[in-house]
Formats: sequence, C-alpha cells, structure tokens
Amino acid sequence: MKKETGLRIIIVEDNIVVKEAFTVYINDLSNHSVVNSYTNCEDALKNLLEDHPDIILMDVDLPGMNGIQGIKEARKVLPTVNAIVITVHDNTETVFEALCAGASGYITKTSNHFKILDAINEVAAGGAPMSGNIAKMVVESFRKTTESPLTSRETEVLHLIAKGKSYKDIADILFVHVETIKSHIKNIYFKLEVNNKAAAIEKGLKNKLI
Amino acid sequence: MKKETGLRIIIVEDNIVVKEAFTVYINDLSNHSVVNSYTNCEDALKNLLEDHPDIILMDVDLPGMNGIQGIKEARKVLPTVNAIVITVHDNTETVFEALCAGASGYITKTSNHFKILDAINEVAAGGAPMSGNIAKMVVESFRKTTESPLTSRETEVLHLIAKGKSYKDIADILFVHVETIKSHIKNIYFKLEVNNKAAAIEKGLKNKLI
DNA sequence: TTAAAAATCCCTATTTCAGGTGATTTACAA
DNA sequence: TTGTAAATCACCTGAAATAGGGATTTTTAA
Repeated sequence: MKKETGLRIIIVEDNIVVKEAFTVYINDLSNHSVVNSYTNCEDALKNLLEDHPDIILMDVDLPGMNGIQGIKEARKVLPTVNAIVITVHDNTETVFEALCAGASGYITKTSNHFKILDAINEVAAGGAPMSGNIAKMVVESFRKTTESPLTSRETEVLHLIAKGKSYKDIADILFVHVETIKSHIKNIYFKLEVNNKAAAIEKGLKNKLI
Repeated sequence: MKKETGLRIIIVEDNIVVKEAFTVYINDLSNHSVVNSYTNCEDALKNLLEDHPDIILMDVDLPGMNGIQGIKEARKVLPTVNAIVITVHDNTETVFEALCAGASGYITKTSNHFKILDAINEVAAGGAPMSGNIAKMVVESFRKTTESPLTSRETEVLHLIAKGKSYKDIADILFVHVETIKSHIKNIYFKLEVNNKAAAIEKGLKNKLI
C-alpha cells in the first residue's frame, strides 16, 4: 500500500446506480479515494497505469471482458494490485476462478452492501476479505475425506504416482524394493476399482484421498 | 447446529489460564455453553460422544496427540462437528494441515483473544472464521502465476500429464494426433528444463502453472 | 493368536516414453 | 512483408515403465 492516509481505488461495475453508490460511500465515509470508476474492463485497463490503483473493486458480469479475465489482465500490468470481487455469484466455479486469477477477496452482493469498506480495510491490513459462505467454500476445498479405503502407505504411494514418479523413483523415495511398490499399486487399483494410473489419480483426487 | 438457543462447545487447551478464561468468557458473555474442557486430546476424545459438542475450540500444541490429529480423530466420531483452531502458529504448513484435517476455522492467538465469540457465531452461521493473515495465506494458495513460459495448449497438455494420462489419451481428449502431443511435450520439457514427466509436473506445480 | 498390512521376489507381454530430425499451416507482429 | 511463434503431423529407435499373474515372509495390530 502506498499511502497511510488512504488508498487509491477504482471500481468496475456496469450497474451505474451501484457504481455511484459505492463511489459516494467510499469517498464520503472513508479516507480512501475512488480515483476512477468504469462500466467495463476494457476502459479500466486502458487507464490502469494512470489510475495506479491500490485496490480494484470488480464485478464479474460485465459487458465485454468479464471481471475474472479483467483481474488477470490488470495483474499483468500491476502485479501487486489487490482486486476485490463484488458479485452475486457464489457458485464454486466462479469463486475459485476468481481466486486463481489473483483476487484478494470475494464479497457476495447478497449481504449488506456496506461491507465493502471493511473489505477494503482488511485488504489494506494484509488480509483477504471473504463473505462467510465464500470462506466456507474455500476452507472446505481443503478438507480431506476422513474415510479412506487406502492404507497410509498406499496413500503415500498414490501421492507419488500423482506426482508423476515412476515405480522405481517411488521405491527409492520410500526406501523399499520396486516390487513392493508394484504390490501396493495393485492393491490401490483393486480398492479404487481402476486399472491404470490416470484413473487412480482421477479417483484419488475426486475422493480427496490425495 | 442443534439448537437455536446456544451451542455446545468443548475446549482443548493445555494452558489452564487460557482455557479457564475462554470458558468463563463464553459462558458469561454468550448464550453458548462450554460443556467441558480438556488439557489434551485423548481425554477430550474419550468423552466426545457424551459431550456431543457442536464446536470444538482446539489448540495445536498439546501434550500427547496434537490438535490437528485430534481434529481428524474427532471428525471420525462426529463427522459434522466444527473445529476452530486457536493457536500461535501461523506457518503455512500448520494452517493447511489443519484445514485438510477438517478445521472449520483458524484463529491466531496473536490478536485479541476475544475474537473467539465472533468465530463461534460465524461458524454457527455457516461461515469459516479466519484471522486476516490466515485468510490471506489461504487465498494466495489458489493464485496462479500470471507469467507462464508455456502456451495455453502446452499448459493444457501439462494438466493432462499431471492427471496421469498417456500421450494417446491426451491426443484423444484434444482431438489431435499423438505426434502432436509428443511435440508439445518436447517443447514443455525444453521450456521447463526437465526431461521426464515427474520433473515437469513437479516444476509445473511449484510454479503454479497447473 | 489370528488377520491384515507391509515388504519381498519372479515372470511376461505390451505399452509408453524420450530423443532425434524433420515438415506444414496459421497467425500475429515488427 | 518478412520473420517468429504456435500448433499441427511424421518417422525412427532403444530403453524404460507398466499391468497382470502368482508367491512368500515379516511386522503389526486387534
């Protein structure tokens, strides 16, 4: 963040009423400044270097380039810029696409609009603001299933398979004989009801075994 | 959550002063109840079914079984129980281990102790409470590097390689000839300076190309 | 004291992989 | 317009990896 006295913010939101409401709200009730606001990504990207925002408030549904692509492009130009997605979408795919694209936060519009100031301050403090339901989705994406049909050794082997290691590599890593690994793999295939590596990895990922 | 009138909470924390402080605080200043508190996981697990907590407040550093293992075990017995980790550790490894083990939230002790009530309420509301720095770590774990040496086609191929697909499978999936895939893979190996699948996957994961 | 898991070994046929050395077409930018 | 990068396809070779079959021993946990 550049100044302690307030951050430079731009807004990309095609709903003009919402855009103006955010602008007024931030300018009046915080020490941050909305230096510019746009109704599409293309225009925002054109002025990005001049605006040099600290934070971008980004909608997802936009005419032309969508907000997620917009974040990617913006971060190519300003790699340290923080983007906060503000949208109605709370489906898994959109959320994770946005985070992969480099979003620092994700707020759903469903709740109180005025959480944006909290979000801005949280980003400024080095955090990652998220609506409760979004945080839940994110946290759950890490969760492993507690019930696994595989033994810990087999899981270990499957992990290494998924890393592309050969049986010989795995044997060396685990300090056992190659034939032992082959035996484990036979058991893994049996338990997962598959008969090749690709299917084993797929099933392992899908069931969060790895 | 079982009752609207308040949740059943257990605390596992070996520092008795902290444990008592939490207990008093929750019992006095919220409508939730601390039904039991323990200084180690083993004792907590023994009484888990009788306590049938909605939420477990869990420390990480504990004598005997650590808190992360404790969460895993607890969730085997009560699969829907919510665990909130409250600890001084904010290193990447501990955080992700806890989330993988099934923690619903992760609060660092460094900040204001009294955030726990907010955290409990957030879990009750279906959220996932996290300290700002933790949320940041979690969000950043999704972020892809914007600069990739690979073309989009090569990235696509590397993805499928990482899924354990054979060249022939990949060719079929992408509707091109096997030789095309081989050609892509040669280019991937050249760009990533590797000469086998395992190394390519490793480098791809490390650099968040996949 | 059993049963399950882990580790070891052998055999075989097939598939896959990596490296080399090419070519063609399209598309975009200097 | 002239390159360059990307994506496509081709042929060859030898080595490595794989899947499936069967079997035995040791360790560990119930």
